Amino acid sequence: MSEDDWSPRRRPQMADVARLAGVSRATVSRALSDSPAISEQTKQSVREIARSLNYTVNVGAKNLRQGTNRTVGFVIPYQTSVRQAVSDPFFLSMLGSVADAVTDRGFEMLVSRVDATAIDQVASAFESGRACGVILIGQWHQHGQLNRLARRGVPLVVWGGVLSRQSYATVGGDNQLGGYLATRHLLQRGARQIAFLGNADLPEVGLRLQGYLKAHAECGCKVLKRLQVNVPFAAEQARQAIDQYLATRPRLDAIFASSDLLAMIAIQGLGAQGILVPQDVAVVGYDDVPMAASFNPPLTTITQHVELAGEQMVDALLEIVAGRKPSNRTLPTSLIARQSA
Amino acid sequence: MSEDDWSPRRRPQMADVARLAGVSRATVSRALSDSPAISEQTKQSVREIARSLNYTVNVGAKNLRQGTNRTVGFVIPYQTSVRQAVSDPFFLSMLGSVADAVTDRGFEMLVSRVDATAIDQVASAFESGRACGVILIGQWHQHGQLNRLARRGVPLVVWGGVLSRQSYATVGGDNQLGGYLATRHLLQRGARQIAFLGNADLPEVGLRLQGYLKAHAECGCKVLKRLQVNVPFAAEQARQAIDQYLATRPRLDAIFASSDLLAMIAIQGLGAQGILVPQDVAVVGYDDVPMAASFNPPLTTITQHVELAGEQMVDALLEIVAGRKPSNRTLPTSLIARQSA
DNA sequence: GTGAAAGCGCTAACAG
DNA sequence: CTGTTAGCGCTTTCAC
Repeated sequence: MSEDDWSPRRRPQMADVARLAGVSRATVSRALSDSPAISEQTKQSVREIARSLNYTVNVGAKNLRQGTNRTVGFVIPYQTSVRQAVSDPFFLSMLGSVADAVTDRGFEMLVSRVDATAIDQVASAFESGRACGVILIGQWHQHGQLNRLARRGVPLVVWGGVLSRQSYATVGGDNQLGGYLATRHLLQRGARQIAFLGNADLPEVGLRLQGYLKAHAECGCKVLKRLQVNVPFAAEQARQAIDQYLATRPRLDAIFASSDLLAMIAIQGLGAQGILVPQDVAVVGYDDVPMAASFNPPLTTITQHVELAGEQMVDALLEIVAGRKPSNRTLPTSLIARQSA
Repeated sequence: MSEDDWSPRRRPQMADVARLAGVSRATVSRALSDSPAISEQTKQSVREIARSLNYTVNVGAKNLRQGTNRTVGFVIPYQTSVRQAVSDPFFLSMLGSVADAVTDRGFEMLVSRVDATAIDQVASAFESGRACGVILIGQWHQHGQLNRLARRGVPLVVWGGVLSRQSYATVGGDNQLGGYLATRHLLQRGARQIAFLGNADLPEVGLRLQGYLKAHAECGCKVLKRLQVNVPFAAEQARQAIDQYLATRPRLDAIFASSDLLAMIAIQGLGAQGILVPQDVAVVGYDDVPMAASFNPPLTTITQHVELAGEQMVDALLEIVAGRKPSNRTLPTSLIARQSA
């Protein structure tokens, strides 16, 4: 074969297989979908010819004909301002988990990036018929808009906290419990000045903060306003916000960060000031990202059961697609004690 | 609207818009694709009605009719043995980068997970007409198979090292240069016993090892076989292999890890033995993943220019799809000195 | 400027 | 058991 052979070889189609097999297209179709109405012999020969041509049924045409759609949309938010590659590792392990679950169920996954401010675009994968529904990671302050989409008939599953009056399905950990466990762990270790890092406007983070407050209340410990630090999720901005906060040399003996990414950034910032973790300041993260165990020191954190998450989200979505009512699912949440606290 | 309103509202189609607008489907089609043959007035009214119905052209049907396909396949490898969520953050930032590039060019991205041993499946997204071509991250020892796919007519772009006699396009950094820069940096700092961590059977890693050797040769330093450690890419296995190696308390004053993930695992392992980085052992990683800067200590590493990578891979793919010959592209490669070395 | 009609690649009645 | 036929939702000649 010549090295320059880049002829636009037409892809084979069912008619080609039919011709070579000496049968009709209908027979090929049936043979390839293993219909019981076809003789073993015919099936064999059709399959063989299909193989030899590297023929695979055109999924687009099939979907069109059947009116079905075995593709799940997965939306990655971005902020126009930051236009940077997705950086939160938790987010990306979710993507992997959903990809697995989708594959297991014989579906495909269409990934699209959507400007967080143009949230209507989330629906476009569905409305243009490319996906049978959409999975979204994180609520981005947009509860109202998401509700509107769902009401409009877009099958929608969101990873995040359960809010009241939702028309879409939510899958998520028990964020309040997670916040509570993390904080209690720190309190039990004797910490009394525990900083909370995160953006409490996000439903998930807000719930974690509630857990933080609850744990304090339970042990009768005072909560200090100055220790609640508003930190965005995105890596670069987070680093700025945290460095800025630490530069004020706040008095604290522990940190509860609302994501592992934030915890890691904080630990690094503390290290730069010569403050040791966990000796001087104990730190608990959230998510248990793959790298948490490899961090230095290994991160004490709250697990999110990523594997399970993908399955639950996909199942929730397929349920909606099948016409059932969106149902929320809560995943188990627990603390993993490593060395950072 | 009732809370239980989950009627399977039929998605609107062009005929609905046409009826409401009092025109034919052909006119709607032309109006929505902004054909010059349609009067402004008609366009306005058609667009308005489409909006009000949340109507979007069915992309599947459109593709079928036009014989086009604006979807790029992106393949995530996995090993049946490990069936774990993707964990290398570098890999995942590549996904984000490709997603961006694809979106910018008006394409979509279909993500699928494929068993690394069933590499033929890589082609399926293309052969079933769902994608116009496929992007693959990493060569997985499968050079021959990839070549066969490309020869078979599958537009294929692979992130990795350039090998001789390729029928597919490769995009990648200059791995040998990267290995050279990393090693030279360590040698210049006075290190003489530099361990190399990675699986040199992979083309990319092999090239980095060559750079490592070249740097040694250049300064007339001896290369010690015992310092070349075979470590797999996947997080869990890597951790085992590295811990096992460090348990032998090897004499070394520096480590060149062939990925940041490996570097982080190694630093953590060293820390567990009370060995300080960079004081006792200097460490250089590879990739410059988002977290490298937040690690403790911040990682000295080789950049991979992820943003650029996505664009180059997509462009290379679209070139092939357009019928041109696959062309390889090499990205700039440089060392980022932080604190780990 | 707009409509009628054909057909993209496939599947599912309906016949035989 | 297999073939014929119609049509999924759309675009595009070709007419008017």
